[in-house]
Amino acid sequence: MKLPIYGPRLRKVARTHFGWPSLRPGQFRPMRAVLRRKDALVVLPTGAGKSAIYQIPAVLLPGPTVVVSPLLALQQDQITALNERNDPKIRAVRVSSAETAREQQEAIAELRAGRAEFLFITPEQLANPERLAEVKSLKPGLVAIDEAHCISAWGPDFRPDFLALGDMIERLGRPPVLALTATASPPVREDIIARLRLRDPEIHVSGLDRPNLFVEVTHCPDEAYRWRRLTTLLDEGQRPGIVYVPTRRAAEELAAKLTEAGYSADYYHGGMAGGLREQRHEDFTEDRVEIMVATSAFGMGIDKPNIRWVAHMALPDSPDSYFQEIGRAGRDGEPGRVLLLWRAEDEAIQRFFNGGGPDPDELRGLAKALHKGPTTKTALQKATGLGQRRLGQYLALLEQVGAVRTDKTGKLTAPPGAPLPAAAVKAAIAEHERQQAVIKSRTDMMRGFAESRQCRTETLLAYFGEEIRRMCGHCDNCLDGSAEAVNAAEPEGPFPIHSHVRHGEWGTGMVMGYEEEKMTVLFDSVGYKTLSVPVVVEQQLLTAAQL
DNA sequence: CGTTTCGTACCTACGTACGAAACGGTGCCGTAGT
Repeated sequence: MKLPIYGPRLRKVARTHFGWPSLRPGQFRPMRAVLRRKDALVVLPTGAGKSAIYQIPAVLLPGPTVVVSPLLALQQDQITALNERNDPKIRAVRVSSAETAREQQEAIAELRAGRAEFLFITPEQLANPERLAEVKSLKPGLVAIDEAHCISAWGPDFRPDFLALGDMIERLGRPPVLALTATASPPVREDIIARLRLRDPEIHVSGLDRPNLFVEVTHCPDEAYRWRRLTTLLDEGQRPGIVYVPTRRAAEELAAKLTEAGYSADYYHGGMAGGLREQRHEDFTEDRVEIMVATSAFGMGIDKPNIRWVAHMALPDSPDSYFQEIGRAGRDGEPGRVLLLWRAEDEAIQRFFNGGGPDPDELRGLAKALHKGPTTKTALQKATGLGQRRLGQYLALLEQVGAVRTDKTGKLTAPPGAPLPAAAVKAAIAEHERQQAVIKSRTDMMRGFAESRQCRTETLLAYFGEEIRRMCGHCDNCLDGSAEAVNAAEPEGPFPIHSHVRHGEWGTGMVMGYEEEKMTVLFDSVGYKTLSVPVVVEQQLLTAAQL
């Protein structure tokens, strides 16, 4: 069999249709996977040309490309960029709540006639069976899932339709799937693969170390100290930058305080009116505002190359979020600073956000209602009196334990062989507890990162399952020598990094790294755990495990 | 879970002390009402 040579064809498409003179190393291999119609998961920093990985092969593959993307604003930017080329081969259209019924029909017609290649859509749209049938009839040749970490981050309790994407893709006729994200730690990768039901995917991870970023962490005993450290950073005069705060109110108050102190600052959060959000975003990208104080809402879609620093005024919920947020600094390759100002109290709000457990009675009511035959979410909401959000969360849990399924018509029903309500409730609560354990382990790792005296990059990359050969030299601990001291004192661990181990209570896991007398293991059932190496050795807590 | 805010008790009728209660992120979508 003669293997096709893709390189020249890909480069030609890049040049003629997109006007890109060359391709970057991290882009080429995943593109090849897509052309061979293999599923792939690509973890590549924003700004490294992630979109090109689906856009270029899309031109070469038959059929339109469905791009599932979480935010309408993000979709709009990408559509604008594609349509600026004025090339029918790469024309993009969208179907969303922002289009009228007539515009939606026109978009579908363009795709059907081959006058457009890309359909941008949200999971919520695809959750509508009629919409899904319509998209299926277009015979898409590729499905790209942009910002795929949202499946893991938002699916379980915020936007449950993300969890059904695997199912939806199968109903679309199961074209090859390409999942793209800038950050995904090993458990998040596994979650993406499982939820999307990727088939033997190629996994491409690159560019996690960001040598131009100086990483610094400071413990703050009180708010006054935190403020002083922030203004010290600001007084160094680098512009522009982002300050992340945990709440909307903090965003507004800090922006006001900074303005009063004479800085050019404004705020951004999800509670603002749509138009104002757009305005603020633009003010920042066009350098009319130098300092943006924001909640995590200010994130995806910010592709500004010259952000010089990112400061955190609280511990983020996980290293995943932290990495994503600091990654916005220094995209142009010029030096950037990232500063985490943390207090132990910061963890409280994360615990609150992680929310309470499911109510067994409510769950049981829902499980019972599902046994009464196929129904819709709206009907279930009426029958059980549950809010939309809580209902979605419960359904996701019940789905996870096989107590509910979406049938061909898009209705929800207990599948044949589904557990009875009592058993389903028990299993769902257990599943929720497992998820909570993983979430908590991430918060613990974030705290561990903040407290660590080891090289920051080494610690972060270990979390993401990567090793660096030597200390990074661009973090506070490397600079003041504490990383070196820790490194020299570091004992050889009893199990190799990345090897599989088994724990009596927690089951199987993977060794992520060693730090001083402690080791970090990522367990399948409980997430990240830090263990004392002497105790592990003495009490034989771990054994080597085969996969 | 911790912080902030509010109300009440106390009784140097102003201000403090204390306890209860409220608040806290991320965004699709469709529909009601101007």
